Amino acid sequence: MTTKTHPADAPAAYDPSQFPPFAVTVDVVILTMSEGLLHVLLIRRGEAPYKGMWAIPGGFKRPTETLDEAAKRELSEETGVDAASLLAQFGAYGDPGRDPRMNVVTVAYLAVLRDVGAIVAGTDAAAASLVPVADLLDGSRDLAFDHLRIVRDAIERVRVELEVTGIATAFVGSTFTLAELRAVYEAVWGVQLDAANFRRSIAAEGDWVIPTGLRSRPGPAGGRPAELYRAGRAWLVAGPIHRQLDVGRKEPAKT
Amino acid sequence: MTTKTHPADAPAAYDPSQFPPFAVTVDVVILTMSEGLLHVLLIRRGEAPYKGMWAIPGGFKRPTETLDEAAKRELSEETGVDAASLLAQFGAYGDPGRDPRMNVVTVAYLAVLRDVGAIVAGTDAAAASLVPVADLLDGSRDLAFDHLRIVRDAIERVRVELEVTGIATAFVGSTFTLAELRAVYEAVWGVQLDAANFRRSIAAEGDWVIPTGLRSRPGPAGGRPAELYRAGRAWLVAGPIHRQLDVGRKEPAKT
DNA sequence: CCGGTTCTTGTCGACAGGACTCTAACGATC
DNA sequence: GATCGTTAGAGTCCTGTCGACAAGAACCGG
Repeated sequence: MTTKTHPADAPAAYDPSQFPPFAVTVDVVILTMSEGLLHVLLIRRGEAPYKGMWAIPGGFKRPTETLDEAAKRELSEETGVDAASLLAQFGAYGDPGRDPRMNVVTVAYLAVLRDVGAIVAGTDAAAASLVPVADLLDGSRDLAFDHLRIVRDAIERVRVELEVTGIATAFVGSTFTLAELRAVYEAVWGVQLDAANFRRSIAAEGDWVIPTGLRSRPGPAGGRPAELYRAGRAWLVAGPIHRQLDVGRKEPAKT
Repeated sequence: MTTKTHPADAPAAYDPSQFPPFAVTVDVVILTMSEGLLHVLLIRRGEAPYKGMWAIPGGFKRPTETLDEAAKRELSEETGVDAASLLAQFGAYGDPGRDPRMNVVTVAYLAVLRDVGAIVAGTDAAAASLVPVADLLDGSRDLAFDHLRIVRDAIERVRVELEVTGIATAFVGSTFTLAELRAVYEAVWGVQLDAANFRRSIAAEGDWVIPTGLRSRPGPAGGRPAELYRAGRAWLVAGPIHRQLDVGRKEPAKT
C-alpha cells in the first residue's frame, strides 16, 4: 500500500485519489467426485462477453464484505450450498486484457463439495453442468476469459492439498468405505494404490477416519461388505498418503 | 467474472459500468538471511495514513502490467534487485476498511533474496531496514494496515516452500558451504539439524547442490575448511529435508 | 455347495533417516 | 612444532515406514 515512484517510468507521484480503478471479482472452482471421476462445475455464459462459452462461476466483490465472504456468497448463490468442505483461496489473476470490458482482478477460490445438489443456472447463465476435469486438461476445450488457466491451477492445488491435508473426506459422503476414499486419491492423482497398504496408512493416522461399526452393502458383483467410516478431525499437514511423482527413479524423500 | 444476482441482498443486476471500484496494490514481503537470523525488509511510512509506522513495500498495480510484473517492478524499485531467487504470489487481502482511504485489494508476494544490497528508502518512505522476523512473530510490534498478518502468512509460506522445494539455496550466496545451507533450515524452522545426517540427505538428492572443488576459509575459531557448493537445479516437490512438527509423537507420515 | 469378487489381515524385505562414533583438517596457544 | 579445541566429512547401527505379495474372511450368484 505504499506509493512508490520510479523516475524512469512513472509519474512523479500517485495521487491517492488518482489511483487506477479496477473491478475486483471472486471466481470459484467447484470440484466434486462423480462416477469415479473428478468433475468441475461450469456454467454457460448467457451474456457478452464470451456469450455461450463455458466459464466458472463468480461475481463482483462488494466493498462491505471480505474476499472469503464474497467467495462463500458466490458459492451459495451458484449451488445453494452454504458450507463447502473446503473453500480456500489459491490465486489472484490480473493480466491486462483478461476482461475485454475493463480492468478486472479476480481472486480465485477452490471449493470441494461431496455432492453438488440441484444445479441451478443463474440469471445470466444459460446452463450449468459438471464436466470431467480430464476434458479440460487435455486442451481440447477452452473456457471464457482465462478460466482454463484458473481451473488448471485449482486442480494442481487440490492435488497438493490431498497430499498434505485430510481433504479427501470432503469428496465423499458422510459415511464411506475405504475403497471410496481410495478412489478419491486415485482419481485426483491418476494413480493406482494398493488397497492393503492404503488401509494400513489410514489406520495409522489415528482419528482421521472413525469406524462406525456398520457395513456397506456389496456391489452387484458381490464381495465382502466393507466397513463404513465417518470423517474425524482433519490434520493440517503431513497426510498419510503421498503421490508417486516419478516412478522407478530413486526418490530419497518422497515421504 | 459472471455477474450473479441474489434476490435477497443484491440489486436486480450489476451493470458492468456500475461495478464497485477498487484500488489494486501489490505488496512484497522480502525475506533474507542476516547474521544467522531470518529477516524481513520493512520501510517506515512517510505519509498518512499510518505515517511513521513500519510497513512492507508495495504499490499500485498499473492497468498495463500483470500482477507478477507489478511485483517485480516494486521489488526492483525498493531494493534495486532485478531478479529475486523467488518471487511467488501467496495471497490476496481485501477486508473492508483495511485501508482507511478507499477500497483496496492487495495481492501479496514473497521474495527471497540472498543479499539485500543497498537499502534505499523510497520517496515516501522515511526509512528502510531489515528486521528479524522473531521480533514480529512474538506480537510485540505492529505494522501498518494488515501487514503483520501478511508477513505472518509469508513466513508460514516460506516454511512450507523450504520443505517441498529447493528454495533454501535462494537464501545463500552463489557458493556456499553445507553449514550455511543447514543454517537456513535451522533459522527458518527454528530447529536443530544433525550436520552429518543433513549432509547425507543433501548428497542423496543428486544434482540439487553441486560441489565446486573449492574450500571455504575456516571461521575465527578454526576448524576444518568446508567444501564449497553451488546451486544446481531445484526440484519441485518432495525435498530432502523435512521439519519435525510434533516431536515425540508417533508420526506415521511426516515427510 | 462352489467358484468369483471384494474387503481385510498378515508377512516379508527394501530403505530412508536418526543417533552415534571416528577420522581429517584447520587455527591458536604454549 | 607439538598439542588442543573446533569444525567438516565419512562410516555404522538400528528402527520405523512403506511397498509388494500372500492368505483369510465375507458376500454374491448359480
